[in-house]
Amino acid sequence: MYALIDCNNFYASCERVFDPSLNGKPVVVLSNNDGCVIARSNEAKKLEIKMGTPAFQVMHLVKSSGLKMFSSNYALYGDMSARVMTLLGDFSPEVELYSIDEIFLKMVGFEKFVLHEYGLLMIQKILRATGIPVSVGIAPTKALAKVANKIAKKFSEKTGGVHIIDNPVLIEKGLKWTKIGDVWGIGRRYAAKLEAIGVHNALDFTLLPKQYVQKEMSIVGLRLQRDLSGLPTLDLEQTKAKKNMAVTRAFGKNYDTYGEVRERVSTYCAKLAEKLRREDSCCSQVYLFIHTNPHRKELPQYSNGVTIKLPYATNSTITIIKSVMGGLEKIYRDGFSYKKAGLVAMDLAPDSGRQLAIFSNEDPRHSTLMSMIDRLNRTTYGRVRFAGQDPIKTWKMRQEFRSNRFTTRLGEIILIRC
DNA sequence: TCTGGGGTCCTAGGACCC
DNA sequence: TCTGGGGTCCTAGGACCC
Repeated sequence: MYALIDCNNFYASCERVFDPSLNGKPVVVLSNNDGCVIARSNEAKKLEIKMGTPAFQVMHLVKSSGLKMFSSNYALYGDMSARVMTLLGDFSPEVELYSIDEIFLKMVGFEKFVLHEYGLLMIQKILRATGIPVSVGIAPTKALAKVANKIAKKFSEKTGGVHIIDNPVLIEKGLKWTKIGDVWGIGRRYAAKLEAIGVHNALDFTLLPKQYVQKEMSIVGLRLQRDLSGLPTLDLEQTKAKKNMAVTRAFGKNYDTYGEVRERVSTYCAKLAEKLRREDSCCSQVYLFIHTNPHRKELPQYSNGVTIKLPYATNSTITIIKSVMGGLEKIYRDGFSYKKAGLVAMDLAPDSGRQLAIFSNEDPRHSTLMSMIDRLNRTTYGRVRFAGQDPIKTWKMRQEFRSNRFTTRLGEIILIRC
């Protein structure tokens, strides 16, 4: 059996832990730059606020419906996630951290356990230790555990937050209940395609001929189909080394000049290099893209990208900025209002096992310099910058509604007044 | 005015090798 | 006149996830 434990409305729940007055009120958390809604409490869902709604479109609900709005606070969410996952890891020897708010547990050798009670115990323990509410789905396969988890959450009054699918009758019931678009692994495109041929729920999908699924959805669809039918196919996955690492951001405003875009891209380079160093990694290629705002249909649109080969595998900000600037010159066009740029580091390799080139290699002084810069920036970010970065602006995100970083900054710890 | 960020996997087709 | 067979690697594009 597999268990999937998922934190309910995770980001919104994190905000509530440190401000219980938010309980019972509609809460939303916004994306970077306070752009759009990326998390909602149940009350916010009831207000029909959809995932991805632009923040300015829900602003009026603050007054009219008591909506509470938060900028995203990843320092808080990341730390809370680590606490929850560590505790849940104690419930099984084999786990897979699936996302910031979900974890799979493999339940082998638990035959003597009453799984429903075991699930309730998880919920109690996590709630008491962290204040985060979670739901538990248990089933013979991962895809079915996902289904079970949705049911546990949807009917929480009845299930107490735990649902177990452990026989063919419950499998069929669960599959029938799951709309095709809600199936794990079926996105918008496939959902539309499947609806068009009369496949409306997960059960319909399991009954499709294998050849059809293989042809239209490749081996991925086939595996999913088996797993949903109750034949264990998808197993826990090992955490593997990352293949890509990205820094992509929309700008706070539109930029019309090369100088402004160049400044942003330099700053993103510095961010990316720093991220590489933090993970003891380096890269030998970087993909750079820039584009205008696709939502502003009345403005001329432009979008382009370029892959830049670095002279050698590196994580030096100096080398990366120098190479990426060459790429930017190639794709930048005058006459457009730019809204977003991004960098993706590719061909990642561990810093220690770096492949040396024959003719040219990194100036050995870079690595010493970089670790010193990182040290200086650790306490006050932006203390040391590169010449291409704006000395004042550097890295300022719009974050009007951010809560305190209660668990990771001593200066922002919660205050209790008597 | 204002619309996110960071990832993964699979497949087909082209270039190239012997 | 007649032009093979088997393989690898890389990339772009399409799908998906949270």
